[in-house]
Amino acid sequence: MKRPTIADIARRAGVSKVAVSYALNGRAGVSEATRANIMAIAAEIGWRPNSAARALNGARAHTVGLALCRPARILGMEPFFMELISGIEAELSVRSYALMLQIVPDHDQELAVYRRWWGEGRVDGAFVVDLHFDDPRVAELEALGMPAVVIGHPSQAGSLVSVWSDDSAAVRETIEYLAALGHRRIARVAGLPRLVHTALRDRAFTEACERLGLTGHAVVHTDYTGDEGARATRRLLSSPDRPTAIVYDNDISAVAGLSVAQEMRLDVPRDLSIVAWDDSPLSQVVHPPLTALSRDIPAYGAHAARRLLDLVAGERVPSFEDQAARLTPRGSTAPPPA
Amino acid sequence: MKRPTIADIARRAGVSKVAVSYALNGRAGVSEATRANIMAIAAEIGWRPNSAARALNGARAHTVGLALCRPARILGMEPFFMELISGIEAELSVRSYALMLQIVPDHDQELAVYRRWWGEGRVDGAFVVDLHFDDPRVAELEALGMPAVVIGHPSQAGSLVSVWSDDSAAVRETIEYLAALGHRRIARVAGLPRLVHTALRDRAFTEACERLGLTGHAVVHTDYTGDEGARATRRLLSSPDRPTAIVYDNDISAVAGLSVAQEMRLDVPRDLSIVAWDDSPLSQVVHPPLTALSRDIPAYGAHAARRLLDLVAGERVPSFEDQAARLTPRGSTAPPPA
DNA sequence: CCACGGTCATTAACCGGTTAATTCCAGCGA
DNA sequence: TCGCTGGAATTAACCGGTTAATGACCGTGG
Repeated sequence: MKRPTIADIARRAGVSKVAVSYALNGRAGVSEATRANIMAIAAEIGWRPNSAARALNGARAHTVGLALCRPARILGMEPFFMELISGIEAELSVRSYALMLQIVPDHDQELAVYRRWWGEGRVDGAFVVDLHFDDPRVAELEALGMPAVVIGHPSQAGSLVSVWSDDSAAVRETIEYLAALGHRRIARVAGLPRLVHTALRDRAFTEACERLGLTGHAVVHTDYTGDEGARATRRLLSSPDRPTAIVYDNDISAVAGLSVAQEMRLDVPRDLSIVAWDDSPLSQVVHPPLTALSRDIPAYGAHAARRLLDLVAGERVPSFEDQAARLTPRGSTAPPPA
Repeated sequence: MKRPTIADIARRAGVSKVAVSYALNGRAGVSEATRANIMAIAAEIGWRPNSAARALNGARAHTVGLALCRPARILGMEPFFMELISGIEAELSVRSYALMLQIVPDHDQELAVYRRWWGEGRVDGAFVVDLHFDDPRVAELEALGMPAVVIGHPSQAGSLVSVWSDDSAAVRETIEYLAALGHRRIARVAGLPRLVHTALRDRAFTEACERLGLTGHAVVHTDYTGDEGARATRRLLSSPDRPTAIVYDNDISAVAGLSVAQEMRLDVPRDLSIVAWDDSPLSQVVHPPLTALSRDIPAYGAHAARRLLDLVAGERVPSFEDQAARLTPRGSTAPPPA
């Protein structure tokens, strides 16, 4: 009941282990007749290469890692990561690479996991997500020498390769659209302030508002949950000069905001316009369907995976800028009330 | 820049490789002084055991696998899997196990992945989800001899260990609650009909309705997407004797159904009651918040992980019945219109 | 003083592959 | 007939650890 090894094949074929190794790897050094015979026996007894034995000879582990540092409850709600992972998978699977996944409580643990994976030879490289400012992970990973691809803005990625998209452009497009509709007071319900992409969006938002001469723009930070999105919305809508449009950093808080508006007897989009970041089935399913900033997240993940595999293969890989999110107008945006 | 090995440590400590191995594994055969010295050197040069070399000696891979066979777009919307995975992770991480994840297009590929992982010694065991009737995976996995835990009903799990919860009880509780409110015409918008749990819920639904003498119960199957959930709802609500309550198999279709009802100028819960399966932030965020069948999905995953690790450790493991989903009434259910 | 038992450490062999170096032998031309 | 070439196969060594078997050294009790 033991797994068959090349020694078993060698015995049955009446040749040496080495001949079997050459034959199975398509290398020169065996006659075609012997090769065919060996292949037939291998197939018959269901031989598989032992990946541990191969890895011992310096071969790649054929696995890359992803450590996610977010509470489980938030991960469950965010379609983003699941879509990202499925995109990564799609690219990995064509090259027969596997994905090692671990959810960690904090960045120290995350680094420990990367160090362990790399030190033990379990992965050939890894992804880094949710970059924040002065992120200690960047320097540590550079020191480790492990191939790594940052999924996020290159400005904080140090010498690591990054795959990113221009959020600022998407923010500008959104604000210009809302301004063109006639909105003057626009608010932004943002995500975690320490994340780089949140700060970049914040700045782009403020700059766009000021450039267009919009008064009273406000930014409220949340932790991406529906609860905090709802609270932020309630606060914004309770102020005397409440905004006529709110831009949310993810879909769950946008939906929560929509709910709050309706609970406060405001009609969307007549009294309040709503824009969600990251389109998802959820945005389209509520009533009215949400105007959203949509992007192809699985493709984003696939791009990152491709870069990482190239990096593992020893190629020089430049950072890659993916398409910016595109504004997809739906029923939740309209001119402000007169 | 190479990784340090025990040979390096042995050289620096002036002892043999074996002494180092014994020392680092806390085994007898070395003096405390030598052991301390070896440990210090190991820590200093940052030694990590090469997992491939250990695996070669019959040690465990310290990794378990999960192959998911669902389209990426559906996975992205379903909080279920992400929560399940985070629960699995929580249990794995305390025993320093990693999770190997792969998304596959069909069950043949899924089996191929399991066979490869097992044959190559990459995993010590695996989870099986989304069981369907006469599932070929069960027999194949039994034949493989790989430790496996089915996350789903034991009736179709063959000799494999299963972790499951009694969906029938939850269905009965729901129908009895709706009947007590006065509903006579209840419909069910179900998931994929070939999945075991869908069929079990279908049967429990039909039986409960008949036992309570409810007329005109209907079941419509969908693929869990919001689109199909909306279409099914539209169809149900357009029929002459339309239902006064609809029970959905997941939250995304329930939200879609809610949207359709509102678009058809029906008030929820006055004109129509809605119940969602699997509570999520989404259910609570819409307006009105949805009455839902909630369960602790991360705990469910953790239970499965614990069983799998016990199985890997060679213990005899019985199947485990987790808590059934509990009905959590919210604003989307009320007595039917008079 | 010798046999015995217990530490502490060593050598040898192994896990399942890969790779370099070597041997064997047939075929060929000079 | 000799020497050379090249294909086909072999042996030996190695990757980084583990385990079994063996040996050296110490103190102790008869």
